[in-house]
Amino acid sequence: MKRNSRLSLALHTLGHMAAEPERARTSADIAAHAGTNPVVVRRVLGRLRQAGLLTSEKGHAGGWQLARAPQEITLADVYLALDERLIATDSENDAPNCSVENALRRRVSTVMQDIERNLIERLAATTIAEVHKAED
Amino acid sequence: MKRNSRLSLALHTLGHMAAEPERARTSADIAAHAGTNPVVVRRVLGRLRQAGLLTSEKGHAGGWQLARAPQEITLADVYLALDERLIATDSENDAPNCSVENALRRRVSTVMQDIERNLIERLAATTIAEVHKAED
DNA sequence: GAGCAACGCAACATTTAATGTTACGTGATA
DNA sequence: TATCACGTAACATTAAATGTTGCGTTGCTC
Repeated sequence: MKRNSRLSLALHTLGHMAAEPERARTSADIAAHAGTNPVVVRRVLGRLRQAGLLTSEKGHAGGWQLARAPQEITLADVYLALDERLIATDSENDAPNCSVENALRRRVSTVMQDIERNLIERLAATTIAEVHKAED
Repeated sequence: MKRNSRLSLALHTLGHMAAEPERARTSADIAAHAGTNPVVVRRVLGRLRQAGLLTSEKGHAGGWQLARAPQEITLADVYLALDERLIATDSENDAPNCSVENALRRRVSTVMQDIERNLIERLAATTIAEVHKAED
């Protein structure tokens, strides 16, 4: 599997689930489809469960299912659930004694926060129900 | 030095250069100030030289200097020179046979391209001449 | 309740990209 | 000509993500 693929894996899986919401899927099935490992799938989907997007059941007929209607899960929900950010929050040296460094951080982080907000707004405009449809 | 710090290193260095454009700085000086290694500095600044933002001179009084006035170098110039992008261009499997995957790529990459364009516009609004000033 | 299927999770291994380091060549200048 | 600084290649180190193994827990089915 390729790098930083948690978002890809999550969206891909939810996209398929949106097509057949009633069907429960095991992490082994999902892993086989995505070309990865069941434990990795549980790790990623576990975050979506914590965020209330998925449910998981143990036992014989267990597996993963959407926790609500696919029309009510947006790409932004998934993005936020995985807690990925465009930039690191940069909390190492809160007050570097270099004025250039300070000025740069202020300006750049302002821009990045705006951009991230913009990204989330854009992602919120698409639900996973729209993703499994072939038409654009 | 911390990770993915090429942009930080580049902006920081150019910010200082903007304050004293006439002064040439050696990679050793810059590395000491930034807490990293001279070779790393040359690697990063070498990209800025290729992009026409810096000049470097060998020999006794050699070192690095801005290739043009600091008012004419924007943060976007630096960002683009380093060839960093928000997302990988994802050119592995150009046509995956999974329709969900295809639909996702179309939508997500459209959004990301817009966001990236937006980011570059925002960065282009600030020059490195504005960064070394203490006032906001 | 025995057995099995599935998740939950911890511990460790592997991979990969970035960064750091060493070494040596080249050009410029005192 | 001795020295300083960049240019670059080769290799080492680090850190984050991903992959793997093992085992416990839960719930179903027989």
